[in-house]
Amino acid sequence: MRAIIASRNSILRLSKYKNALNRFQKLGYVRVFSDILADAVGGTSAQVRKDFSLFGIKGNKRGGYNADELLGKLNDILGKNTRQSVIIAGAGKIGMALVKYKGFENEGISIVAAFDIDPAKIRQGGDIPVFPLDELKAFVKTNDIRIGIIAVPDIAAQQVFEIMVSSGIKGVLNFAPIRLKETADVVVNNVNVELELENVIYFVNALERTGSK
Amino acid sequence: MRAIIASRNSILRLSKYKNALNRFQKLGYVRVFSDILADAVGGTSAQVRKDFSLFGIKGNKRGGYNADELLGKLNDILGKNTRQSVIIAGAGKIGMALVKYKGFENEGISIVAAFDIDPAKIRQGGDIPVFPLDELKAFVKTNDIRIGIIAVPDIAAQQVFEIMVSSGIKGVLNFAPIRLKETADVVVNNVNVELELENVIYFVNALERTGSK
DNA sequence: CGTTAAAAGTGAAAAAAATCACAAAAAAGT
DNA sequence: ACTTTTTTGTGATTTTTTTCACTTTTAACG
Repeated sequence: MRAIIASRNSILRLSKYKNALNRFQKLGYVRVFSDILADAVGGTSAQVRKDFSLFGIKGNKRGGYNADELLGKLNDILGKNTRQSVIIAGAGKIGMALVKYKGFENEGISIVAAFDIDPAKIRQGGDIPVFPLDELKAFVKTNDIRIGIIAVPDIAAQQVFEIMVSSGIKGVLNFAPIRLKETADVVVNNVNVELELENVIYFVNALERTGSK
Repeated sequence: MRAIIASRNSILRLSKYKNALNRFQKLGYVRVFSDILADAVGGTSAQVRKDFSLFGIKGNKRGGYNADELLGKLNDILGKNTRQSVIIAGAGKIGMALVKYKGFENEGISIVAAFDIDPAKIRQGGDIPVFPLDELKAFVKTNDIRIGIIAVPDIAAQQVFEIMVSSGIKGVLNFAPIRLKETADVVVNNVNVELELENVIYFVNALERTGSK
C-alpha cells in the first residue's frame, strides 16, 4: 500500500478522532462535522480537515462525514482491523493495573501474558497468566508477538528491553522513567507520569507568577 | 521574576535534563557536556544548548556545565525547590498504583490523600488516607492544594474535574481517556495509555509495510 | 606562556506544523 | 429550479521548532 509519511502527532490525533467518533456513534450520530470533532478532541476544524486531507479521507461538502465510513477509514489507517496481542514485562502495580484494565479489549488490543522475575508473582490461574521472565523469549517467538509493554523498575528496563528486542518484538511502550537505547527498527513510546506531573506543576507555578490577574 | 515564554515540550526537555543530571551526579560526575546530556535524553547537543540558552543557563566554554550548579538552576526553573502536595481522585487500580509509587517523593512531590465515591475503598489507616469524594473540596481548601490527579472512570472524569476546579485546584493530570472541558486558568495534562499503545502499534505496522528491508 | 583543541553560545537557515482564507460543492430552503 | 447557506478541501501563509554553522571562550598540554 501507499506509504504515508506521518508524524507521531498526526497519528495521535487520528486516534483521538477515532475515539471521539466511537462515542458519537454510540450516541446515534450518523454524520459528523470537522468542528464537532475538533471540539471533542481539542483542536481546530481546519486541523481536522487538514489531517484528513493528508490521509486522503474525503467527506461531503456541506454534508460533513458519514460516521460509519469515517470510522472505517480511520480504523483502516490505524491498523485496527486486526487484533493485536501484547505482552507485559513486570507484574507490579503498574503492570497489573494494565492487565486488569478493560479498555484495551474494545480497541482490539489483547494483553495475553505478563512476565516477572519475582517467583512470588508467578500465577497461571487468572485470566491472564504471569510467567517467569525467562520464558518471555520463547513465548514471544512461539506466539509471534510484536508489541511489548515495559513496566519494570528503571534499573531493569534496558535489560528487559534488550530481551524483548532479541525475541522479535518490534514495538515497546515503556513506563520506566529511563531513555531506552533504541535501534532504528524498533518503535518505542514512553509514558512518564513523573514528567507529566512535573510539567503540570511548572505551568501552574508559571501561571501564578505571571498571568495572575 | 522574568516571565519566560516556553513551550510544553521545552519544559518537558528541561525535566529530562534534570533527571539525567540527577543520575550523572549520583555516578560522581562533576562536569557534564551538552552532548552527554543530549544522548541521555535522546536529542542533539545543539538542542540542549539552545534550550539552556533560552532559559539563560550558562556553562563554561570548553568546560561544560558544573553538575551541581546546573541542577540547581534547572530545579529553580522547574520550581522544584518547594515541595508540592498532590491529591488523587479515584482509588482504583491506577490511583493506588500512583499512591504506592515511590518515585514521586524524590522529586519533591507528595501525594497526601486519595478520594473515592465507593465506600468500600475508604481507609484512613495506611500511609495515605482514602477519603469519600464528598470531602475533596473541603480538604483541598483547608490544605491549599493546587494539583490534582484524575484516575476515575471516563464517565466520571468531567464531573470530578469540575469539583476539583471549583475547589481551587489549578493543575490536573488526567488519566481518563476523555478530553476535559478546560478553562484558561487551569493546566491540564493528559496521560492516555491506550493512545500511546495504539500509536506504537501503528508505527510497527507502518514500519513493516514500508521499511521492510 | 603560547598553541591547540574542545565545547558553549547563538544568530541565521531550514524544516515542520498549524492556521488562514477562500474556491467549490452540495444540502436546505423558497 | 434557483438562491442561500453551510461545510469541505487545500494552496498559501504564518508561526514554531529544530538544526546548522560559525564565533568565542577557556581548559589542557607542551
